[in-house]
Amino acid sequence: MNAEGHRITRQRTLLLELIKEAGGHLDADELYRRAREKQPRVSLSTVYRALQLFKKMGLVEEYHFDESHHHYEVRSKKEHHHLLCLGCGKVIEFPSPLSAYVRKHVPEARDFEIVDTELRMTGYCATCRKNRE
Amino acid sequence: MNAEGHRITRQRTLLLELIKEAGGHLDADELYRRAREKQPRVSLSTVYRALQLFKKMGLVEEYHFDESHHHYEVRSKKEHHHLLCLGCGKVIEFPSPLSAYVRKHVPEARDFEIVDTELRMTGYCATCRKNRE
DNA sequence: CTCAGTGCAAAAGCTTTGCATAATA
DNA sequence: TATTATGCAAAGCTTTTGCACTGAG
Repeated sequence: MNAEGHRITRQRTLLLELIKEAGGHLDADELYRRAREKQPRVSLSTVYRALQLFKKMGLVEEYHFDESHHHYEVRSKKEHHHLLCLGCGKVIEFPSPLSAYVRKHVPEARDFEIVDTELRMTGYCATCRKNRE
Repeated sequence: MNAEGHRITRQRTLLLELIKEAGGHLDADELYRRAREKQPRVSLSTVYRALQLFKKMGLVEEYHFDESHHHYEVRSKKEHHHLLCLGCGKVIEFPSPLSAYVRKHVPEARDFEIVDTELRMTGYCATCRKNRE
């Protein structure tokens, strides 16, 4: 038993493993595709339900990078943010104590109890910049 | 003629006016509702098509605050970011030269040509914090 | 044995698209 | 008048839900 009566199932074990192994950023559909390579009968609903559960349990974090998909990654202890390349879609993570910086420098944030901080920068990575020239 | 053969229509004029007047953040549906108060026959498609056009023309900016809707606001000249209250849904904007800060302090960002920077912090505003006690 | 989890199919949101009609330039 | 834009309805995508069956504890 995981906690509040949550059961450990073949599907959940596999999904969490795949998310961890991917390291980077997965959307539900990609996770579904990878899961079916190992367990051909898993359903998309199970993937979505598992992701919601993991999110609620604090095991993964959800991001809204582009307009249509959510992306998920294993929750890490240290604060980090994202660079998103418009050319190749690559996501680069970088650590930065931004929430502390904002808390210190932004008066509007003083009265706020901050739960989550997410910085996303979009642009072109070195490789894509070269290719565009 | 607006630019590349884009026509100025009653609908587009109204929509842009409403977005500017709202000042804050609108989603397509809210904009649609407001537009219909003035022009009862506008359609949702027109709203979506106009928003895409405005975005392409650089008149408005699109944000992905929550999981399901996009939000739009007039593009402003100065860099600003958002605090999003989980209690009441209020969006607070604040100016901050974060992209400069990141460019200076984050080595991963050095090789990146940054097009856009968006910081979103979620939490609870002063009012909601009081109400929760 | 019991209740939570799964698979399947159907539904639900938000957004986009096809097409004939209306309106701008 | 020549196109672009609109309205309507239908389709598209991602995500959610209902339900009977399966399986973990």
